[in-house]
Amino acid sequence: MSYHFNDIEAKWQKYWAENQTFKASNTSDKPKYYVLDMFPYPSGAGLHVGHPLGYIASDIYARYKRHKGFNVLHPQGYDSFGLPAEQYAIQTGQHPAITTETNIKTYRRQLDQIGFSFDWSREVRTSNPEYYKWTQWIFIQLFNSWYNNNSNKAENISELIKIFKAEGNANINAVCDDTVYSFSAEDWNAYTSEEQQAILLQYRLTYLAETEVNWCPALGTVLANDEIVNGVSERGGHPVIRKKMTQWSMRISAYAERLLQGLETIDWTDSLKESQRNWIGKSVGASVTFNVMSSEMLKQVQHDKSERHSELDSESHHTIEVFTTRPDTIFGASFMTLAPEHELVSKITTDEQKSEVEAYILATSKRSERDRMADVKTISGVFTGAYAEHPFTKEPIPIWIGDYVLAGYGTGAVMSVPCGDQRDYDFAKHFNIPIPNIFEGVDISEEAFADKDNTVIANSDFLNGLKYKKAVKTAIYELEKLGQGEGKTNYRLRDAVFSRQRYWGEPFPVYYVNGMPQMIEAKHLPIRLPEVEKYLPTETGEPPLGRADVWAWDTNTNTVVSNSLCHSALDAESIEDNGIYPLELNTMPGWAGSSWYFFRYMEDAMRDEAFASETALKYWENVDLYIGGSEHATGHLLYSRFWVKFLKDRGFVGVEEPFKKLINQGMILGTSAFVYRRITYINVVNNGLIRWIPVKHVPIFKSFNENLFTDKSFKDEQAENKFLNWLKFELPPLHQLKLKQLIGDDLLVDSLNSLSNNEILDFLKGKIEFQYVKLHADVSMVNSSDELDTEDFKNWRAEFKDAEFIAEEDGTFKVKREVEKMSKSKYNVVNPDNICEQYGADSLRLYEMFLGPLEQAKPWNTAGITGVHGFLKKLWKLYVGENGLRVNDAEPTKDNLKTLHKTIKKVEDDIENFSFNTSVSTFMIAVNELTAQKCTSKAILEPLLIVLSPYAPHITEELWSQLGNNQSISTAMFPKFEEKHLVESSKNYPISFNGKMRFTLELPLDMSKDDIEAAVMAHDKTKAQLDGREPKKVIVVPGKIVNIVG
RNA sequence: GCUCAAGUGGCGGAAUUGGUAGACGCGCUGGAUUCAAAAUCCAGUUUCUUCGGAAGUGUGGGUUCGAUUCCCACCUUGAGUACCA
Repeated sequence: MSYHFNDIEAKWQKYWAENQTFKASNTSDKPKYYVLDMFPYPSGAGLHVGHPLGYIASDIYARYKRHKGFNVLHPQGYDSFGLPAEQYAIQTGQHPAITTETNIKTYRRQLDQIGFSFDWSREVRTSNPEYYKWTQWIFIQLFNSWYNNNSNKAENISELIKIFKAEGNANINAVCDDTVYSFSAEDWNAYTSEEQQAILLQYRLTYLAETEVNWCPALGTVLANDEIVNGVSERGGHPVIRKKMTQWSMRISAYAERLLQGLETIDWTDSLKESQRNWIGKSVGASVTFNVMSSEMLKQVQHDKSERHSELDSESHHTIEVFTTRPDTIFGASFMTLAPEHELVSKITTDEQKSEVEAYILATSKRSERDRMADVKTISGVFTGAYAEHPFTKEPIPIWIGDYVLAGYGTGAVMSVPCGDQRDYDFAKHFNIPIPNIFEGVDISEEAFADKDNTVIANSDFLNGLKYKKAVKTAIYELEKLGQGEGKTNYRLRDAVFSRQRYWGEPFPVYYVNGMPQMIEAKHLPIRLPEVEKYLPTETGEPPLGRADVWAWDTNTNTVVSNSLCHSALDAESIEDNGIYPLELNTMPGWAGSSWYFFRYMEDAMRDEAFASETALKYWENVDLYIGGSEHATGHLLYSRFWVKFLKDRGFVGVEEPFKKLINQGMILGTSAFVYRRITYINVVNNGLIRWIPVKHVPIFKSFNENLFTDKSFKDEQAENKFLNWLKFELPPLHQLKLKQLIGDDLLVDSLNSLSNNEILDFLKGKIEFQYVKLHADVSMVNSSDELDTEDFKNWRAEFKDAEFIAEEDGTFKVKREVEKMSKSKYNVVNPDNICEQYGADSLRLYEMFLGPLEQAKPWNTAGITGVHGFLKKLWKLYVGENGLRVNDAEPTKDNLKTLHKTIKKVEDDIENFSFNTSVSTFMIAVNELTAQKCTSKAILEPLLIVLSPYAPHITEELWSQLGNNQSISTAMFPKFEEKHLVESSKNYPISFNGKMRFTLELPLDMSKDDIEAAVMAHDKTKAQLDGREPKKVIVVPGKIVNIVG
């Protein structure tokens, strides 16, 4: 009876599904534990071996926790809204829902064959109306909320309206738009409904605003900052431009401080917390207001400094607000710089400087964001001709514009302190602006001095002699006295744009009356995606939903009705308002559905009275362990935290953070195979130009070895002769048409035209050069010794059908191996289906864990799987012999018990520490030892199965049942570790000389220090090592080591 | 540039409080079995060596009886981030 893994695995997967073995209960005496994977986007390509890595780890942990007596929730689902299905729909007309359904089927089959212990009864799909109904509901709650800075939480907007009615907004301390102005209760009550709605939008946690967005013309949509990589779209690499659009935004900035503080309370890796901190980007400093000086003031300064007054001409009075983290260096400010886009630039620029400034603004606006970022070294800027007044010295300081100041950060203006900031320093040097030194005893002749800790301020009036912290405090105090500044904290975190011009996403539950957004009542949700003919934006540039015919809201019947009935579509002037209004055409972004799905899983019966019932939310609280990729560090993981904090504020959930512990699994890399193709060139000088002309002919590939040229071209007489012969015999007679096909260079062909065949060959002699270029070969065509199956390769692509191969001397054709990201385009993906078929799911699971530490990136090499597969066979043989089960009731030996208990201890520790790779080694050692001990004792072999079952659930379940158990092994309790089986009576002491181990010596553990020393000193090998020398010192650590110095 | 992580045999990696470096597996070498192959089993496998030993965890220094582990400087690689005032 051998190990038939295919049968065993199919049998138990069926059993688990039929018996709902892993269905979690929402009522239990056991403590709860919630293990979650980041749910996948079901892409058409299916899974490769890199995808299940995190799922295997979480599954091991979930199964382990069940053995440890926890009520475990381990669900799975699909993030099924997304761009690829939409792109596919645009190309083929296929409805994205159909593509998505097909892909999910494939995913499910692939996941099932790996034997995960998911509770599929709780599956969620973000694109299901029953699910996105609640995404829409959360959106409505955000719309109906504002952020009260006094209570430091989100509150119902109705409270705000009450206050407005009673006392206006004078006492409101809210997170809101910068543009709000103050009004009294009387004002408020006199406003029209539209005016009131417009004001409220400035306070709501989701709001409509004209925002500059990242518009991707190729994708026809707006992208979030984290969807852009190096200035191009993350998907497809298309260029992105800045564009103003009216968009829904999320006031995530209200939560900046809490998102930052909350990091202290959760168990995430430092690097992940660090990226969130960077993303939030808190900086503490001051906001300072500078007065722009009028020409009269300037004249006054020049005439008589002492009699100068700060009487400001109200007509031309402008102020510039800047943010600085170094208010202590304010006396070092020798100029100011505005971003070219700053609104004040046009107002303050003098006539003399106007043309120069305008030219500069035009030039920078033409440069893309990407160019600006790439080109950091070039210093550019223009003087506006205007001056600002220094708040303390009252001296005029010139105002410049420069593109090193970004419009999008802070106020888009800086006070430039060249002695303390390298960018200001470089700018000042470049334009010959003075660089006053305000640091005591610091040389600034070469570069700026930015160190805070060792700073003592000088040449700064009342700040002289003060250290950094004190100076900052004093400067802020003095600024406040002048009314020209205050302490301020700035965050990099921007409000998140929430609209997408796409079809395949959640529709907004929003319609518009007189241009103002209205929420549809929750009881009428979900608002389902309408049918459209095409999935592209409309000709007029509206989102795809603009193509829907039935996409208007009837407030009389509370249903979606035909657009043609819409009040605005009819002759609105002459017809009375009929209560039918246009619906929102944008859809929600990908992160909407994924920001709360972990709560939906908590619901056991998928009730519809709430996004999850109160009892379910109370029971499961939040995710205890979350495993997924680090690519979500600043997107999904930040937005989820934001939504959870919001839901907490409004009393819908009881937790402040969604994910208590988070682990990022590392990427599994592919081992790409490269073949080297020989390119033939004709190297001619024509009209004084050196021309490299690639010749088109049969592809030639060369086996890879160490001596292969790869970087530059080379001459090879033999190969050249071969090529010329080929030219002579394969293609006679040479004439222009043939030459053109072959060479494709008109100039050269023309010059050869008048020559005979032999003359052409003579001409080409000595001008033929070669170069090797590498290209990917599919890894499935390569064996474990890096040999390419050349027949497969020829059949791979039509262009290689007649390819020639230059093999090694032994006839093999080798490829070069390189480790890269696993991807379809690199032809290095390994499909788990094949692995499961050939080695089984248990082997796959063990091998993925065995590869290395979970969080580390590591290359996949299928050849290595034989190791763990051999282990499973060996395990099988330990339990099952030729004539059936060999397990009996034999009394376990001391060695048996020692092996078992050392394994229990190690595996337990490993799982708790997520060190899954080392447990696999431990299992191998245990089986090797028990096999050597010829162990047949059930008392040992039965508990061993439980310890192994989280890793290899199928084989252990089978053997468990063969041992006569009729309950699933997943219900068994983890065996208890007993220290007594590991207690030793003696120790094999390493004997070191000057720290180097030279030999070992077996001594009883209860031996005293002195006796150990005596025993070691008396040993022959000690005498040999010392070679007659007298040791200076002997260190004896009982139970550990002996070290002899001298 | 900044932040973080990491550097150990031919390869993946182990060494969990500073205490026997290279566990476990792959690959490779030799052997057994076989008509042969696969599979399986046994032995060996860091380097050098005068076969006694000696050196050795990116480089250089330090702390220590003792350092892959702690400290300092540097080099390399990977990831993230970027004119953030």
